Amino acid sequence: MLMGNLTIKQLRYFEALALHGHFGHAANACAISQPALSLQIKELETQLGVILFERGSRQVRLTTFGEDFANRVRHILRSVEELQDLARASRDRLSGRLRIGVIPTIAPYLLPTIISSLKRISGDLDIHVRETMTSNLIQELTEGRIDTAIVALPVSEPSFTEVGLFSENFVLVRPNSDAGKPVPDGETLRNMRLLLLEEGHCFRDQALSFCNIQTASTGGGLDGTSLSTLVQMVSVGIGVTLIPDMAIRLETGSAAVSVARFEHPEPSRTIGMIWRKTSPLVQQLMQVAEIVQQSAESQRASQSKT
Amino acid sequence: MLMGNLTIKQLRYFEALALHGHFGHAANACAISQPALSLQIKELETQLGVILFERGSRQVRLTTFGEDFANRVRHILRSVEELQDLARASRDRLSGRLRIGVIPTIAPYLLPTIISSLKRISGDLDIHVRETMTSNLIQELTEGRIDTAIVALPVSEPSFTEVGLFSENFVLVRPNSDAGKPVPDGETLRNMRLLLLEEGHCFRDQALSFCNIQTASTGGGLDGTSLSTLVQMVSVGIGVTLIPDMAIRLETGSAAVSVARFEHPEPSRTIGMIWRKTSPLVQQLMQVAEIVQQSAESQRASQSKT
DNA sequence: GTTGCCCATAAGCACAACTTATTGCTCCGA
DNA sequence: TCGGAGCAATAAGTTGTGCTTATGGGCAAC
Repeated sequence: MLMGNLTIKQLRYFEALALHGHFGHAANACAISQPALSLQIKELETQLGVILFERGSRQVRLTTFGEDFANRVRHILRSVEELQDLARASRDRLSGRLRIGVIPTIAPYLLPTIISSLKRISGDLDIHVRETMTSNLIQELTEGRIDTAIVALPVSEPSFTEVGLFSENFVLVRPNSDAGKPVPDGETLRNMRLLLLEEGHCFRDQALSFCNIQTASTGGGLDGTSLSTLVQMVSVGIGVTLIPDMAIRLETGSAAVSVARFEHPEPSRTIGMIWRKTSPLVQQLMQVAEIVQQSAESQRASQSKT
Repeated sequence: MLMGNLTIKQLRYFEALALHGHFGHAANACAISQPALSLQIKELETQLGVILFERGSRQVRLTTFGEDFANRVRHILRSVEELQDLARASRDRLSGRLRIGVIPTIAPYLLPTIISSLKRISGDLDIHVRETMTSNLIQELTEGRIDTAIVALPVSEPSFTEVGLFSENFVLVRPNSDAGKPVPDGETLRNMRLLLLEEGHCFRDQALSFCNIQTASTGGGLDGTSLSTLVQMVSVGIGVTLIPDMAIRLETGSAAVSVARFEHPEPSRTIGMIWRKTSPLVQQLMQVAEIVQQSAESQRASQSKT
C-alpha cells in the first residue's frame, strides 16, 4: 500500500516531464532512468488521485489540471531553491541579525566605532544593541534574547565562553581646582567624597575594589546613573570620581574637571565578549570579537595622540 | 558523503521541532522516534551548511537564521498542502477548464442550453467554446487544443472515442409562396435551386448526400456562411435549403419562409461527442455527454410542443 | 508485416530512513 | 560530592523506498 508522502523529488521530476513532454528526455535531464521517472510520476498521480499527464502515442501532454499544478509546483520549487540560496549566503559570511549586549560604561564610547566597523565589513548585518548592566545581560544571554555581550571579565558563568578584548585603566576625575595636586592612591580615595554609579553597575564595584571598600556607603546617596552625570557632579565641586580611559574624551572634553592618572599599580579592568557555549554563531562571534578588538585598539591609538 | 537532496519530510520535521523546541515531543508529533528526528535535522543542517537549532542543555531554540528559515518553510509546506487540496478538490467533481469544440450548424442552437446546464451542475467549471468546422475540430482535438468536440458522426478517427448523443432530421425550407405544395423527395431536390453552406461544412455534405449529388456545383456560387444566411436567401426567393430540426425555431421564426418535413425516409444525421482515446478526462467527458444528451432531449421536447 | 519509438512493467539491488538500545552530557537534589 | 533524571547524540540492526537493467506491449511509419 502507498504510504509515501509527496516528495520534492517527485515535483522535480514532474517539472522536467512537463517541460520536455517526453519521458526519456525528462529522465535524462533528471539524470535517472526512464522507468524510474515513469514510476515516480505514476506514484505522484496515484497519491494525488489525479491524472497529470495525458500519455499519447506520440507525445506526453499536461492535462488541464496538470497545467494548473505545474504552475504551483514551479513556484514551490523556486521557493525551495531560495531556501538553499539563503542558507548558502548566510553560511560563510557574517550576516543576518546580531544582537549585542553592552554595559553602559562601555556602550557610548565603543559602540559607534564597532557598529561602523561591522557595517563596513558586512552591509547586510542587522545589528541590535541592548545596553544594560551585566546581570541583566547575563540573564538575557542565557535566555537567548541576545547573541553576545561585551562586559567586564570575568563573568564566571560556566555556560558561557569568555574572550578577552582589551584592558582599560581608570583615571581620577576631580575639580579643576584640584589640578596639580598629588594623585591619591586607593587608600587615600577612601577618605575623599567618591561619587559612584548606582548599585548594579560593575564599574561601581571595580572602583570600590580599587579603594578596598566592600560596602556601598560612599557618596551619601548621590549615586549617578551614568558616567556623564558623575563628571558633571565633579565639575560643580561635589566630589571626585573614577572613569575608564575610554570615557575621558567624551565625558571630560567640555567639563570643568581635571583628569589624573594613578601611580602604579594603575587600576584597570578587562573588557571581553561572552556568549553561550552552545551558540552556533561561534565563528561569527569570533569574527566580531576580532573586529571589536581592532576597533578599540584604533580608538585608543587615535585618543592617545590628542 | 552527502548526496541526498532536501526533503519535504525534513521540512516537516524541522517545523515540528521549531514548534515544540524539544526533540522528543517533536518526534512524537511526527510519529517517529527521537533519534530519527535528530538524524534528519542533523542531515538538514549538514546539507544547508547552516546550524538551524541551538541545542542548549535545557532547551532547543531556533538560531536567528533558523527563524528566517522557519518562516519560509512554513510557507512552502502550506503551498504543498494547497497542492494536495487542489488535487483532492478536482479529483471527484466536474471542475476546472473544459474546452469544447462545436460545429457551426449545432453551436447556436444547442450551446446556450448546454452551457447553462453545465454551469448549473458545476459552478466552477471554466468552459471554453471553439466553433469551427469538423476538420478543424479534429485537428485541434488531436493537438490537445480542445478537450472534446460535438460533431456529426461518424468521424472515424481511430484515435478518437465517439459517443452518439442524438439524431436530428433535416427539414426543407422554401419560400412562403411554396407553402402547401407537395414536398419533394431527394431526387426532385436536385432539380431545384438548393442553397448550401460553404465547402467544408459537414452539413453541406449531408444535404448533398440526401440528394444523391456528389459534386459541389449547386447554387451557382451562392454558398452561405451560416444557416441563418441561407434562410434569409430563401425568404427573398432565391431558392430552397435544408436545415436541421434544431435550427427551425431560431432561424425560421422571423423569416418569410415555409418549413416542410420530408416523407419517409426523412434525412437525418447523428450528432455525437468525440475525444482522444488517451484523454484522462474520460469520466468527466462521459458526464458532459450525458448532460448534453439531456439538454438536447429537453430542448427537442419543448420545441415539438410549440 | 516488420521495424522503430516510447512508455509501462518486472526483477533485482543498494542505500536511505526508521527502529530499539546505549552512551554521554547537564542539571538537580540528597 | 555523589547518584539520578532528563534529553540529545550515537550505535547497531532491519525494513522499505527508489534506483538500476531487462523485458513487454501499443502505436505509427515504411
